[in-house]
Amino acid sequence: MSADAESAPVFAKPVTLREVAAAAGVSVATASKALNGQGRMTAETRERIRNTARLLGFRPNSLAQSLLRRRSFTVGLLTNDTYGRFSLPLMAGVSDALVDNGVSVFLCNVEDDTRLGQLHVEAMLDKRVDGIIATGKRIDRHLPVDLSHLRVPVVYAFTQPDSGAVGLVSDDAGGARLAVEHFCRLGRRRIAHVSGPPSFAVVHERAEAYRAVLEENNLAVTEPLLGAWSEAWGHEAVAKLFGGKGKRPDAVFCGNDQIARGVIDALRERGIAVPDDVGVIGFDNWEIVAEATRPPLTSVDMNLASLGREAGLALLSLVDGQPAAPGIRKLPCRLVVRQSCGRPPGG
Amino acid sequence: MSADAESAPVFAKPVTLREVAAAAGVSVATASKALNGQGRMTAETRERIRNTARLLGFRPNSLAQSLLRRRSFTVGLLTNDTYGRFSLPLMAGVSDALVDNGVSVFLCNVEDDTRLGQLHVEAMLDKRVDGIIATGKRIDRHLPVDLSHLRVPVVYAFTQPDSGAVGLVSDDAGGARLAVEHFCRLGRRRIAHVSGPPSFAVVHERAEAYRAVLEENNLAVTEPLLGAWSEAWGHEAVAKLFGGKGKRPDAVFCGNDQIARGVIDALRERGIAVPDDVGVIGFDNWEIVAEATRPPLTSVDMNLASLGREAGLALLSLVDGQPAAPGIRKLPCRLVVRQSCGRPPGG
DNA sequence: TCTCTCTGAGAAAACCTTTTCCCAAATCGC
DNA sequence: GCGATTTGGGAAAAGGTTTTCTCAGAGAGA
Repeated sequence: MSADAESAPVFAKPVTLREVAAAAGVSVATASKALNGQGRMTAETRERIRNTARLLGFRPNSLAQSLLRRRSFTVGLLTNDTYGRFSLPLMAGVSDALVDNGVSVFLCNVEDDTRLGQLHVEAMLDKRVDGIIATGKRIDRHLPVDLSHLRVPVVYAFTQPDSGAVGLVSDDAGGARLAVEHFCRLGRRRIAHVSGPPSFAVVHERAEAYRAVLEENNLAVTEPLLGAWSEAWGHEAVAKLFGGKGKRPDAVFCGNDQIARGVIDALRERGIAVPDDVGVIGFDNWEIVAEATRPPLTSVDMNLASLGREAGLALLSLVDGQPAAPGIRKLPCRLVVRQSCGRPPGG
Repeated sequence: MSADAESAPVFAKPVTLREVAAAAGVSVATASKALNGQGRMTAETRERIRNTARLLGFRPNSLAQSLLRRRSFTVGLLTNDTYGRFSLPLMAGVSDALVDNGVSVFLCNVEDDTRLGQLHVEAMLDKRVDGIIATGKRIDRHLPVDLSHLRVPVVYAFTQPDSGAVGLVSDDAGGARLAVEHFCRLGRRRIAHVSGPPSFAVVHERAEAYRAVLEENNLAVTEPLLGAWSEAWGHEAVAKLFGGKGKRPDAVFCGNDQIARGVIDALRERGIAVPDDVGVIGFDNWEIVAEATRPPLTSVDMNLASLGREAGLALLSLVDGQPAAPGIRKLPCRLVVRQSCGRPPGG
């Protein structure tokens, strides 16, 4: 009786090079060389071996290859961004850059737990990852685990790098400039800035750029309103900006899309039209929020997928032994224009 | 001159068992047995070897172990949920269940691209993953790649399983019951249902449960309103439900949190109080939306982390050769009560 | 003293592939 | 016809670990 169709599935053993060699009537050495285009043999022999391999469905065992080459074609992505709001687009970029090189990615969420972080890092090292990409949910914080003296190269993307390491982050100041300059071009004159908590470095970076652009355009600078990264704070900020008797803003540049969403909702409740009376621009370009906002939200995109791609490539060249310039490299943002900022005066 | 501090970092070669053995003055066989608690030797010898290993910072090469054991302590997580809304919580559960067994997870996003899917699957198989967990963004669709005849076990979580496979999904009907029954207990009598597109199986499953609960409670059943998974549709649905002259609902059970958010915003614009006039419950418990809603949204949580944990454990036992019952297993949802549904009459 | 049984530890095979070195036969130059 | 080179292909080591055998010596029983 052969295997019963009802029984637990039995998983076929993979075919090895030895079997291919035997089937083709050659040695494993010759078989290996035939498949890798190495060594010397008649075209006929090579072709015969290749056909046999194809017929048998031979696929080389990566484990054996890795053991020999001291290279596993595997990297680890370490993150503490549980919701994946930043790390997932980044991961997509990393994966995109690496998959064509046959490199797979271990994703490890370490929360903010040092023990968990160490556990994951050791597991990755034991599995002989070629390198590690560290990422997080904010640029100005370290992961809860020290990666500075590992046996493998590390690239930091969207998180604080250890000294002397390679770091890739978004150019937040540049992103803020994009937004504020866009308002200026649209003819807005009283541009306010509502952002997140002052404990975030990017808050100050963006605020600085905001001030700079206003001064360059000879516009009045109002003090940025710092609060939380939430819709609720957006509401609150509108109360402060539009509740008094002073001159009201005709544009609000927000520190993230949730604040922007709150701002827009609050403006609507006050009967203030967006974008006709007041233009609004957000940050992060979190599509699910930006597109659900009424009107759809113009927002600064940090190009996280590109950031991930660059991180992947940087790690790859580090793995290949090419020294990369240490230090932080900033990658440009882009402005995604939707309908919340208004059109040019003549448009 | 030794290595310059300024030069590119040179990465230390890991120490091997052979080196430990040499340092301890024993053979590799003895060293291996000492570290694994196998074989027979004096306690003194064992302790000496262990100390040497600790001193040298020896960690066994997983690649070599995997090659020998035919077990890589690695699994692949395949998904087409780019934004990770469903797959990330699931991944967290999977990882949580596996990390303590020393198993790492390859995350592969295949989008809806068959070629990419095959690429990832082949890479995983070449790397000798012990098994694969397939997940997606909806329960009633297959991933763009066929996993039914692989050499490794596959568990399907939150995606359509191939026939004869092990599948884990949320109990959507049960989740819907939780919501509607909660409304009934609160004394709501005219409960409407606004959900997503009819092309989704879960839409019908939940609608069926909704109808059943109403009938069990002798309440009038109004036809569910099916549309899109968006806030905009929530707005629109409110116009239909509250625009006419008929009896108006005193509760709305929504197919997801975005619809619920749209419903609540639209109700506010009409001056209808939530939860006093109308209670609202959402689905998915997407915290970032549910908590930003005013008032915070009561929602059905699909317990995706538990689902992931179960999937991880199921895969592990399959890998260990224990036959798991094929077919779809449904895991219960839970209701997360916030403030949008109101309190019990006496509360 | 002789055999028998433990005890402690090492040799070697196995996992699978790649690569270096080597060898026999064939070809070439003269 | 003889040495030198090329050609086609194989043997073996390497990568790091685990496990099964094997074996020398020590102690025990007779």
